[in-house]
Amino acid sequence: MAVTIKDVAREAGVGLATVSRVLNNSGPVSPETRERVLAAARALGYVPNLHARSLVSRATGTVGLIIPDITNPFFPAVTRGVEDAASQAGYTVFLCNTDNDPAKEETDVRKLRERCVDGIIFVGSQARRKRLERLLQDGIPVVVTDREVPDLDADSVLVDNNWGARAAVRHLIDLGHTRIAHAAGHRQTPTGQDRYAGYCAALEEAGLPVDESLVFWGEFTIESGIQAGQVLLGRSPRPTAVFAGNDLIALGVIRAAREAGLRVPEDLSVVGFDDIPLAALVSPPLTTVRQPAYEMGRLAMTMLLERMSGRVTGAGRHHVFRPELILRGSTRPRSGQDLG
Amino acid sequence: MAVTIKDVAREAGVGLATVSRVLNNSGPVSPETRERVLAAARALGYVPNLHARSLVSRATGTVGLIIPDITNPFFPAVTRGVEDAASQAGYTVFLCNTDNDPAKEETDVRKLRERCVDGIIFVGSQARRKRLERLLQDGIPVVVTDREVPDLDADSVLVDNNWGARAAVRHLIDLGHTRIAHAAGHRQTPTGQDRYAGYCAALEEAGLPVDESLVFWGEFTIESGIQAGQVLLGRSPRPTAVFAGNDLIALGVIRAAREAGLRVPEDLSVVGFDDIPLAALVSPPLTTVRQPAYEMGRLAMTMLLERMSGRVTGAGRHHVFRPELILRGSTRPRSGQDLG
DNA sequence: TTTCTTTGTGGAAACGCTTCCAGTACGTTT
DNA sequence: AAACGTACTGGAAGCGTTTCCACAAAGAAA
Repeated sequence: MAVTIKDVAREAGVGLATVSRVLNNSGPVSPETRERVLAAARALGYVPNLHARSLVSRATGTVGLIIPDITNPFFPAVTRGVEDAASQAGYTVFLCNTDNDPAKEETDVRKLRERCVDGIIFVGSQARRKRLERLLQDGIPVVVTDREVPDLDADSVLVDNNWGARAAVRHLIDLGHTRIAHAAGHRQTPTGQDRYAGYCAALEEAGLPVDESLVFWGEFTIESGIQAGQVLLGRSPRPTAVFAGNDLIALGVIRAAREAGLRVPEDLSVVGFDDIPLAALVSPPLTTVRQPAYEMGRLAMTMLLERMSGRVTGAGRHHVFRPELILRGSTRPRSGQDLG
Repeated sequence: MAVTIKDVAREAGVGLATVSRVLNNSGPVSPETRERVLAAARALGYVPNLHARSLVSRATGTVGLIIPDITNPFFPAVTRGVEDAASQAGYTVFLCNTDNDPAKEETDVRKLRERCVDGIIFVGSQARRKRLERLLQDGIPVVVTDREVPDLDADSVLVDNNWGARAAVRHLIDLGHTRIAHAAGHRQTPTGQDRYAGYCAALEEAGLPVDESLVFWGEFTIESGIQAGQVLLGRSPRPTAVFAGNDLIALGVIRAAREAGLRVPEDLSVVGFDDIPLAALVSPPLTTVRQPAYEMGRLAMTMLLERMSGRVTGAGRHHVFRPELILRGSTRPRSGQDLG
């Protein structure tokens, strides 16, 4: 069937070991033998079988990327960052979508193990600590990205969500808003929790009360944002600003506001989180907190490469990116008529 | 290091073959032996090594997905469709981004071969016919998706770009527009070419001339759309409508129009292509031609599964989706003042 | 009782590769 | 002249599986 090293050896009239030496530049080979082997390999269209190789070398040139959903506009950039760094180093990446489903996370990790990945980049919702710990124990490095996994001694690439949320809410406060709602994301995720905590912190720092009726927990989706908008804008007195758990939620809130006859930003200021590519393109362009998605992916893969190469050992290293508040058109100072 | 079948055999006090039989449900095993083996496997945390297995079974449960760029909002949905179908069937997918670079396409195909994928879904720019033909010859099925590869006898999942473009332009003509520009995509891609052809066909059917000065060839990106807008809106007499090669280009054109002081759709109607998730969310919401991205990915993977299972053999099967014109707010009838 | 199935089991070969080990044929040193 | 590297080469073991084959035990048929 497929062309093997044996075929090449026969074609070139040499032994198996010699072919291997030529192909891997290991050990000495005379120039003319080398040329003969190379010619034979070319003529036969030989492609090495990495599975066979990995069986002896214990490395597959393969990593796994586990994310909730590639369809969420935050993740393509992360994925691209991972893939670029991986590809450059000769690695290939398995993509897994979990939809934040712990069971799917479980089976994905297992599938990746069976396929002998050299490492895993994990963006998970719930804490799958047990499974990941097993990986680490077995010498398969893991880099946790975007979402913390508590009590796991793995490398991590995170964003200071608390800081970002605080900056966003502080911005709204600076604009004169006092009734600021929070259209939060998933309650079970560290991401959702940290942003909520930052929201509370900013309010408290400004001496404003935290009104739980102005907090809506949902998902990180547009649909959830619409729902949040409907609920939150129904509160009385109506909030004049909303801090959304991410950009999709913000877009949903804006849509709900429109349907309720409210203008953004005239009647309602909205801040998002992520700075997805199209945040700048919607109307009004979204004021938001930028996460360096591409860089996060790239760094995560870089850290993973360092672990896999064995250059880095020991306790988990943690990199925390500082997000950046991007001012655009969806926020403005509170107008007088909103009072009361 | 890792737990192998041999460890399980020793732990359970049976032979290797018996363990294999239990794990694969092949051949007869007594109930109590089976239980003993299962218990041993569980106790040791045994995970099978698919590489070793594939060496003898010649199947890896692995496929490759080659796309231009996951960061282009059309592809996440395709990818998700592929992944869902794959994952459901127990497969895992390698993701490769090529940036439409033939050299990268080449090395990606090679990498996937080395990793012994059971099949490949290919979305490529240029025709990499040779390489793909080799794959097919060697019994590795390929499904070409979204973009045709001429003269290749592989399964394909396509969209009738010509029809979609014609529908879009016909819509503009029905609205009374006569000077209709085309902000085209990549000239080397079948996609770009087919949409251009559809644009021409619609004009000709309506008895309108095709004015090459109203056609701008670029890339499928926002930046290219901005550039196209700047050029096309500088023509005199100014076009009153633009058919864009895809949604990103359309967004770029709209942005350029705004910067030139034009309102959309009052002064300029714009139609896109793809119906990316946020097309409905920008302002004005984009009139566009919808491609069923998710379904395309899913179908491509389904067809690939059929080939890999050997259930389907013979000549390439081709599925062509009929796109759908989605009317939204970026188009409207030509107003009087635009005349002349 | 003997022979034949059937059921359960283990050994060993094979998958494609790397790597260790043992060679051969040289030219260099003593 | 003998002894010793040194450059090159091939055989064979082993990586973790599956699968073919042989074999033992036991019940069914002769």
